Amino acid sequence: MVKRLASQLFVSRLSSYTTNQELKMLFSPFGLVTQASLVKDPKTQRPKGFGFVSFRLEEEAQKALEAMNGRIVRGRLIFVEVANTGSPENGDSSA
DNA sequence: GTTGAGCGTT
Repeated sequence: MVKRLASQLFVSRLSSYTTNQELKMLFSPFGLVTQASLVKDPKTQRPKGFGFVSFRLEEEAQKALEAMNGRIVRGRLIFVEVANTGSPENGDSSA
């Protein structure tokens, strides 16, 4: 098993006018963004204001995390965190 | 011009 940190980031408190492309544009200079997804309500189609950004390198993801966490995007403060889905944030080798 | 608090969808 390859020890893989969460290369996927959970971005919240985004402004409703921010798009997936916007996210990718914001996270691209911090690393190679392989995927950017904006989550919205499946019923009302209304933007939930949070999304996910996948990096190709976990170290880039963490760098972008601390770089963009608590940053101002489109005039609103956003939060960035490691995603909870799919990637086991298992950085623990046997100590 | 839609905020809050949150972990989606190919």
